[in-house]
Amino acid sequence: MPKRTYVTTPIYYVNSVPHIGTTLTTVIADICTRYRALCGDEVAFTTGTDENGTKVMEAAIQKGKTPKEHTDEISQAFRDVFAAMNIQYTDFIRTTEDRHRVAVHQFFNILRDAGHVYLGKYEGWYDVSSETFYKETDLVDGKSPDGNEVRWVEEENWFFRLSAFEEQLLAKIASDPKFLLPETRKNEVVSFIKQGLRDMCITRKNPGWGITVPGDDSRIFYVWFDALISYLASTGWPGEGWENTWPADVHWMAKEIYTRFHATLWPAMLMGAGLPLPKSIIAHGWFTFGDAKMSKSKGNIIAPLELAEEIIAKTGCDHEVAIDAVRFVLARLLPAEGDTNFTRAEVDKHYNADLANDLGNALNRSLSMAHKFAEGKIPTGSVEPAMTAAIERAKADYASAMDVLRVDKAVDAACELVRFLNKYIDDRAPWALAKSGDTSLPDVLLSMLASLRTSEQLIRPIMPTVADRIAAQLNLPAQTDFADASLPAGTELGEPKPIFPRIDPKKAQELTVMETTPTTPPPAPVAAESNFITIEDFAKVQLKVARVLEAEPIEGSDKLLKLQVVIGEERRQVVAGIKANYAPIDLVGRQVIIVYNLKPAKLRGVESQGMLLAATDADGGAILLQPDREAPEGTGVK
RNA sequence: GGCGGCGUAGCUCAGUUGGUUAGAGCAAACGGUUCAUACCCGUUAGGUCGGUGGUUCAAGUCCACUCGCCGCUACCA
Repeated sequence: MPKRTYVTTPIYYVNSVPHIGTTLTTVIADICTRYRALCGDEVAFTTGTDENGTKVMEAAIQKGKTPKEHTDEISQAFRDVFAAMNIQYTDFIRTTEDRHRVAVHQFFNILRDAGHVYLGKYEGWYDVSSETFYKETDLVDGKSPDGNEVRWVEEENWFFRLSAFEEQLLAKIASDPKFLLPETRKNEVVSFIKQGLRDMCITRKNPGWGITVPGDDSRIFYVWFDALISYLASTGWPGEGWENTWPADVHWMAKEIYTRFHATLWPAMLMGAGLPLPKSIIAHGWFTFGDAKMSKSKGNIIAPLELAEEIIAKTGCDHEVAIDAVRFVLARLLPAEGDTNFTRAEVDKHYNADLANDLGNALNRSLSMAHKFAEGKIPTGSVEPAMTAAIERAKADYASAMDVLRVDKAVDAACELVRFLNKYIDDRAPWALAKSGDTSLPDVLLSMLASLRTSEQLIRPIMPTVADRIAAQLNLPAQTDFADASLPAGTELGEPKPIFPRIDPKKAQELTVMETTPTTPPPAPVAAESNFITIEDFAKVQLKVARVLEAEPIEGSDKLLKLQVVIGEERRQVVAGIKANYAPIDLVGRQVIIVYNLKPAKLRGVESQGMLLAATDADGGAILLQPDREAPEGTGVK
């Protein structure tokens, strides 16, 4: 049995439901898999959910559920979205499954027997919520860089000798240009490794939810250590038959989990275990929204299924087509190198231009002409050389793009052929040929149909349903591989029927208004109920009106200003991170709202005795709150 | 601070190893066409290719410096 082509997405962490980013990664991986299947490969495509770790347990408790109930629920939400997006994974692995635990244990045992792990003492600051250790110097104001609480821990833990693999990793990266993609990420990894790798602490004290270390229930594995092994566990390793699937051909992911984990830790783990390395590890960038990064806290997350609903509302297309359109836009806008701005306007633009005007219309007008000028049958004749050349070029461009995992470029190549077809039609003007009785008419019509048949092939991995619709309108069987693109003469063609109705500008307008107004808040947080505070809780916060007397920058700080404020009779010093948005001179004399009873803290060595209230703009900048009219300093605020 | 990248037409971006008039898509204007989902096709952009200075017969394309932005990574206050 030939080895299967094996594609993976990361297993997704179950702390929230899937958004456009997870959908992007998964759709892209799905497209790659479908492409390889059409090339004739046996394929395996694994996605799944990462369900271990303290955070998961805490989230479950907060919801009043068991971790099992909680993870079942969220994991199902991922499967639902993936099903809706027509993702054809062949395996969905959950890190709470037995097969995964077995693989993790076996992997650890191999590393231990080979001497690649050792028991050592860990001292440091530990951020429970991200399960990460920090050095003293990493801390910001006594908290983790992300602003989470940390606590000092001294634990005996297992360490993986990551430091021992520097040279092997660099050698592998240097010798195999397709191993780490894209190039810019590879460079980052190389410089990361060259700075020196530290051994990685791969266990934690057992908080009650995770995979325990073999023979030692007091510790569980660090989530990343176990999560990576899921790629292997999915193949059946260490049982029978895993060699049919492993090594993976492509690990797809977003950039934030690339350098430290997939491009460094994971290959080193495999080297340590004596297992083959994946062929390609590739990261894409992020979608940004306007100028802001898409994030839950900004409430600007676009949910893929909502996007499909919006397309339906704007166009009246049916559900499957809308899903395919979303897949198409995701692929077309794939942030291959950097980040890509992802807006509804961008989505609409590509829907109308590429799908409705170009592809949809080309199919429609071609079929219509075949009915008018060739009795609705595939004519007998031969494809004209110009069209043959265009088809061959499109196929070649498409294949070479897919081979280096540039799905966006492959989409370009497919669009290019459609544009050529439209131009060709105008050039050859079949309606004129029909009028004059020109004998080349059948060849021209056949060329048009051949082009569409190729388009059907090329878009199939991206828009499987649409490809089927095209085949149906041509009244030909859907293509099952890239070799088959036959056009049997005499075949009765189907009736032309628009697949992509154009976006109705009026409807789009109405929906766009929604976009600018504060959009729907992010999907109800998992623990919505328990996020409420009581009026008594709120009363604990004392807010007061203050006036700025002096303001000056703090030396060596990009963000901080030191302010002297007066609150009634009292004068206080407050440090505020508003330097980017406010010049000291503009602040003097201004009234502000401060949190009066906040515990003083030192920022950059400067004592801050309160906090200014400010909103955050799209760029993360500060927008100070100010009383609507002057109020005596010291006035309470509620 | 170190490493890397980016800055090209209104917008999104292409531009091979330096070589005739710097390209595509979208938007806009004008024209054409009628098979088609008011679609499609063609023409139109006078862009000092961030800035300055070099190398060269020749630079968007190499070098230096510089401004702005970003990524990774480190670290100081």
